[in-house]
Amino acid sequence: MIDRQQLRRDFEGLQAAIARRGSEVVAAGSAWARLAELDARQRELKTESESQQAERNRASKAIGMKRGKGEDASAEIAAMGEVSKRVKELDALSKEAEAEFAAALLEVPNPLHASVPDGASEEDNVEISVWGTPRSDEVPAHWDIGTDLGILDFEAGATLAGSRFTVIKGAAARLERALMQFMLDLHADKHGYEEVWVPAIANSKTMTGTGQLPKFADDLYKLEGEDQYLIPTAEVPVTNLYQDKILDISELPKRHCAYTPCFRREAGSAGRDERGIIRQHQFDKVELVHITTPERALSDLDELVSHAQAVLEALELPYRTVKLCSADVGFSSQLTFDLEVWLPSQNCYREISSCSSFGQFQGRRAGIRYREEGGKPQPVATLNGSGLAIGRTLVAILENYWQEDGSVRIPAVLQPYMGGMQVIKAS
RNA sequence: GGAGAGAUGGCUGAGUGGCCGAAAGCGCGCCCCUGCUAAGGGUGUAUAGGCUAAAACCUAUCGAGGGUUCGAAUCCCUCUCUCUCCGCCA
Repeated sequence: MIDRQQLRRDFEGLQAAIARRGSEVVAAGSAWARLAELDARQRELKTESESQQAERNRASKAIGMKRGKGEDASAEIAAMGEVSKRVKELDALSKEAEAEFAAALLEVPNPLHASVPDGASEEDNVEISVWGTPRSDEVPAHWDIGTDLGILDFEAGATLAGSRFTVIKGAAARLERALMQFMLDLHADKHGYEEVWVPAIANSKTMTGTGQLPKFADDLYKLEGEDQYLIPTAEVPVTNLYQDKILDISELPKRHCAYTPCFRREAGSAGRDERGIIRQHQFDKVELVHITTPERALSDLDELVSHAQAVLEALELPYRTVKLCSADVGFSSQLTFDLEVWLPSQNCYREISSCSSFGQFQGRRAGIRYREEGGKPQPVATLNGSGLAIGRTLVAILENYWQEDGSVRIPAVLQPYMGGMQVIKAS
């Protein structure tokens, strides 16, 4: 969420940064367009309400003192009835205005960082670097490789749950587990992250803290009759570990890695990636989360990206790094780099990690603050990135390590996690 | 699921209707004294908002939301969470 003081100080500047996402974001009637007026109205009502409350407090105190001395205060008490009534009315109005403003504020996206390139769609994302050499021979799609090897069972997934669910079997199931362990070990042991294990369910406050709510409720699975949702990413519970906390600056930066399952309704993506396991309602992911200071946000983002890249490099999977353009940066993010892995069957790079800096946007929403020596608390900066999405990593391995005889080699770094297995062959 | 207890500032913990934003202690900051190995004295120390050049000041916050009252940390209702016991359960 944006800074309320800044809203008053630099309305034009903020508007320009937000409008880069698309003119509809600041169009007439949008939350942004209503914000300044709601802010002014709220303060006006609040000021009026507060002056009445001050009046009431003064009079009450006087009554108390008279009573204390044993004097009669019935005249003052009678006069107070009217004031109290007004206080209640004004307070109700003020609270209503406050709620309206707060609701609008939550709908406004993060202003983009100046370095985000302009663009109209993901086509305009900018390639930053390329690593590895993509194989150029004909490779079957991972769903065929997996089916032939008997390690991916799409029918079983559909039977058990529905479309976009898959049963992973045998060596692939173990590979899923191996990837999880390998990634966590890498980040915890080599990159200095503290591993956490968190709930895969979060309440609405937590979902609001990182920006999934209120705008993107349609993308989430909600538990019936509960104020709870299945998490779409570990970002939600891990970042919110510190919600409403004031951290000492000496505790920053905090860096956590976490494995969680992720659940997404994929509303609006009907028809996209229907086949295979690239776009599932449930998938596994190892996530990296940084809680840091605003000054460090951008340099920390570079580090975070390098940590995600390290996974792909260790697995020897060709990939490229792109900087998302203004049209593609997510609601809560100010700046995002995607890592895209090479999928030979599709002859293109596909997203496997998304690393973002949120600036103080989430820190403000979630009430995560830090205090400098002698200073006032201020919102932390948050970052996160996939390190990596495990299902898609599995896809990348199946395709990039596929061999003419239909078997799939196991990347060297994973073999210890696979009980020494080197190749997945049809049984 | 049943029964009971509880939720107060960074922490511990007082406070059952009015000079209580809240005693005391701990911790921490600053100052002083002292100097012989760790102690004494003083003082300050919540968050948010409003108004300010800045203060002063004003308002709110004692788990959350409602209510009673001239006035609520304190009384009433609802909810959430924590703890203990019982039941059930991986």
